[in-house]
Amino acid sequence: MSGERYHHGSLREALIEAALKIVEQHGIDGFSMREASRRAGVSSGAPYRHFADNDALLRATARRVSQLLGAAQQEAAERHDHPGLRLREVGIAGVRFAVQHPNLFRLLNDPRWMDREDPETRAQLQANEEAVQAVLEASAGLLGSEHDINTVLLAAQATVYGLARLFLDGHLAAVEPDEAEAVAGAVLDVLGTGFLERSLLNEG
Amino acid sequence: MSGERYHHGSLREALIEAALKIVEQHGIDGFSMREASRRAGVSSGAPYRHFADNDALLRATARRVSQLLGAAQQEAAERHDHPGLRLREVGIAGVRFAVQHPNLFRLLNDPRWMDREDPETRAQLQANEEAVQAVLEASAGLLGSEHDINTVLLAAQATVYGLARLFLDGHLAAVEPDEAEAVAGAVLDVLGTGFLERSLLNEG
DNA sequence: GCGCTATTGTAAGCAGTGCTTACATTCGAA
DNA sequence: TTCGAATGTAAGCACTGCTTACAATAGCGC
Repeated sequence: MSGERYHHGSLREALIEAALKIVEQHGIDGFSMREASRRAGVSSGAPYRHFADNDALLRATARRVSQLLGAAQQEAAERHDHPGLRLREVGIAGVRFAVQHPNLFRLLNDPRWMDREDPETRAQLQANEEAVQAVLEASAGLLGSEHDINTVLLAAQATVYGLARLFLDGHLAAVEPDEAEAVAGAVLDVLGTGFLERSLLNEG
Repeated sequence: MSGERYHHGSLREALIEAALKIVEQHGIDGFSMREASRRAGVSSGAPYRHFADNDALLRATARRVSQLLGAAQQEAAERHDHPGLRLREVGIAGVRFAVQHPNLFRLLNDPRWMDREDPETRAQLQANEEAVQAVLEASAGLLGSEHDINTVLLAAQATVYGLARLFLDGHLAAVEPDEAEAVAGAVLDVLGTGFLERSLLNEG
């Protein structure tokens, strides 16, 4: 390869790739524009032709991560036909991604870099949401009627997301990473049936 | 006041106070040792007599935040006698703290600065855990028997923590901050009774 | 009160960072 | 082929964390 040519050819893409690797390996704070430049074999001023600033590159990188997670969850959903199992599997896939790529997961879920105002990002998020909504409607027959459906969805989202973050934030030192998926399943089952004594529920 | 004297007198404490304010106002990334020095009215090298490095000061600050949250949750628990309501109130207090002090909450829950190896920190965390465990045992009569009690506790923890982080990470743009507590209550109620249709539960 | 020492502060300096500006090179369309 | 737009370089400013050499002070034994 003629690494000596003046124009890189696809610097923008190379920078995103570099950022992805730097963040995955050394965390978000380990990232620097100069290091990304170095890995792309380019001067420290060059990236600013493609990204307004440091944060712009990280935002583009976060969007890339969003695509990766979306694909993983899509694949997980397609492993089952039963709507209930689909929801469960999508949740578990989220936890799995978080445990396998903690730093990318952090990047993805930090509002600092996941710019929800950006139209492209919004479109992708909305597509994800609609997919979940569709599965939820398909499983309407399974749902109890005592709670608002949006509250139920939020509870499920909070539980999965909370479990993922509990792992990443070191709150679950006792649980091994490879147990994460099994734990996620068990926790989601609690959410399904509730934790209160059944006989108490039909009174008052 | 004689702000001109050579020795500050309580620089260590002043630095933690300064860090607390800086982080609360400008986020963790907005913090710098030099800025903390400036606020304490001291040269940029002085802090290193009290803290080995940047991270050491942030760790001390995180420990301070942990005390604040612990006190808030203690107070919340004491507002009720009924064990079930106590647990619910402690969870809601956590969400409230997260919404009111997002940056402090982030500091507190970032493993980078919340050093769980530190003996003092461990002691405090263990005390918290034991308090929760006691309340949980007091409410044993309320709990159903189909799930392991630790899994139930984890589910509750994940749900509350997940909800807090969903707020902080901008996933719940539709929900106003002052609705947070009500939402937290509703979500916890879902966890209590489960979201599945009741008639499905007693079959196979 | 006196003098000595450990403590706690200052000042200066190095390397790394984000970002800007002025300039150089190359690409591609007219 | 020419010439402007796109894309790169180099140098420099202000900021950061942290270290080192030095200065001032507080508090101790006497």
